[in-house]
Amino acid sequence: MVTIKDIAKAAGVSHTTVSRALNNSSLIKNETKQKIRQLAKEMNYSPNYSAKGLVNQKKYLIGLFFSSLHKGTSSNFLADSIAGIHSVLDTNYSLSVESIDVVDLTEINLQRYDGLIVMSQSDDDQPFIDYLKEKEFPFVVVNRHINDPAVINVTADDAAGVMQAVDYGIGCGHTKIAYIGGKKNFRSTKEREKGVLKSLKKASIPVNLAYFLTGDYSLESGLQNMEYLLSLSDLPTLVFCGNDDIAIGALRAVHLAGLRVPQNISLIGFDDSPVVSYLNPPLTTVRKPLKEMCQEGTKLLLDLIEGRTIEQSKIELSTLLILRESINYL
Amino acid sequence: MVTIKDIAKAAGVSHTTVSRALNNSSLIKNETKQKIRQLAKEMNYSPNYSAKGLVNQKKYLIGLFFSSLHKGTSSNFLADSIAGIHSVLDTNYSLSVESIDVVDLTEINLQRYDGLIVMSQSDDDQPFIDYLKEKEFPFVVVNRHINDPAVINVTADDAAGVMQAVDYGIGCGHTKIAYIGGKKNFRSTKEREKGVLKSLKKASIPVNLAYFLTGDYSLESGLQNMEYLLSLSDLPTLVFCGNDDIAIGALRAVHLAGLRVPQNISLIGFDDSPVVSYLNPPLTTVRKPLKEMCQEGTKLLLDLIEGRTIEQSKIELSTLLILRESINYL
DNA sequence: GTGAAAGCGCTAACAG
DNA sequence: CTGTTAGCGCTTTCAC
Repeated sequence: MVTIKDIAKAAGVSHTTVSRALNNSSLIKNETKQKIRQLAKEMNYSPNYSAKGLVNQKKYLIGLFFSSLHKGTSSNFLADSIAGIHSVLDTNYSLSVESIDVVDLTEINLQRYDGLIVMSQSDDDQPFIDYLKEKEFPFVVVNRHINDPAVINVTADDAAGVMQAVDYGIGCGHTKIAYIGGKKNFRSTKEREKGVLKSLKKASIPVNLAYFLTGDYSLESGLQNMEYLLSLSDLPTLVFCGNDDIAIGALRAVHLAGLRVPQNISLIGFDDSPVVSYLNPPLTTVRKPLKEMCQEGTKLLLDLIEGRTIEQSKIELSTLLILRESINYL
Repeated sequence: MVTIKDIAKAAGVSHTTVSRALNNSSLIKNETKQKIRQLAKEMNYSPNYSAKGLVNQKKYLIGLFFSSLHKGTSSNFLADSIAGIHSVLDTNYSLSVESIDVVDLTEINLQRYDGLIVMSQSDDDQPFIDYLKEKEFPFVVVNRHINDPAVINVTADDAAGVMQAVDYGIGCGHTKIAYIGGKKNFRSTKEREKGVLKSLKKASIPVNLAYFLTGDYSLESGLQNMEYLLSLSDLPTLVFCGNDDIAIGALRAVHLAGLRVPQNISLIGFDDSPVVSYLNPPLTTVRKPLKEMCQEGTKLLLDLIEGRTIEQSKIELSTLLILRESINYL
């Protein structure tokens, strides 16, 4: 492997000069810099990050920690997050992907990372977040709302997005509106439920608690909860699903019951995963700007790591209602 | 940060002894080891991987390089791969996820990794693979078949899986069989097409070239190609789709045409992504053991990195036909 | 502007 | 069995 010493020898300067030239130090003559840079390129030099890291106290590694990577997370969530982060991460950093569900927090090698992006989907992640905070480790939390003002947090306005969607449904004449939520302890479940409730209240529609169900964001839970709803004597006409997977499961249940969407029952999803525009019928859903959220989160983390001042520690991005064909006009 | 020197001081030994104890050297008395390990735990020691890496010439970082991460890859492909790799990766290593589509190969910092897992989906990745080989960099290629015997390669027997599926279709009485492939230059496209062809030949069914289409593994390409097939005067009765996304798009096209699966036309997918068992109808598909493939690949890479002898450089895992409800019995 | 020397935390001869 | 010493590749005082 070619090191700065090799370059130094070739250039007839000291390795210190090479280091400075490569790091664009103002101490070095421009001419010298050019020569050394040129040489480094020719010799195919690439820095040893272990050595750099050892002296700079840096790891050049960012960790992306995911709630329950191995279960319950819709997979394009992951892909979108990674794509978003990479799009703003400078080349000095690598991105390491891990799952949060670790039994013993002290097992986690924080040492390996300069900072963490926590993609949080559940209150279960709170101990992890508390741990990071206690250790004063640089991190940002993306997706889930964290009340603590000290925690840098990028979220989407789920409740507003849901409200907008349900408002639209109500505008189409729906009043018997059901909600199939995600996991009980996922913050997003409550957020989205709140959105439905607010919308109902605004339109002075009485809430029917039998219509408010809790699933676990899985396809199967959508199927089962919808089967339950369909077993009711008084059917809802519109079902807001906590995420697209639930909606897909619900759609399946409707078909199994010999009914049709939206003719017999209307459906709204959440996330806008790629597949739902190809469903039969294409699903009306709320798009969450996950990629953008990760980009903002990464920028903030980089600011934090590199000691820049953070002007704004809470960012909330807007969702977007995507109208397709799963809502009936009554 | 607590270092081995701190532990040494606390234990009243030299830092060398601490290093050896922590690395379980046989040179150290068991009693001493115990004491030092205990102390390290109490003091919350965790090694500095930059320092370790600097002296050991290791990076403690494995790279997962993906074909076109930002386009065209079904997203649970990524999630399954990461889960598979983590399940066998020992805790000393982090996993960094990157995309292969880099313009200039020399831009890639191979230096940062001990080895690479290349999740290859396209012949376009070949230059990258050639580059790694030329650099004698440790890597394994997962998913795509590489003829070079020197390249460690874990694949699935796509052609056999497809054959099994098409054989089943033929057994149900189908003879007018179409194929919608993936991207033209993706090896898997050819592999799967070969499977269809072989199956047809075995049953002495003449091939109708008008039925052999090429898409790009996207939902949209499934929709469009199926629309084309449906415009034919002589419709196929069974369509084998190169992956599940194509099948989902095709299913949409069938519905749009006012037809039904499987009553009017039968469909087979490939991948067994989570969503397809909740489609209407649930999709018959070929499951590719992606997670297992990644596990095997990771094990081999670790063997390579740690200098163990590789007894078998080519591993091919079997696919599994998942029968659901998208094939009609004629 | 540039170089010599020290040191980051760790491992590996070498000595005892 | 344990300690002393040197050195991995790099950055950073401190001199010149």
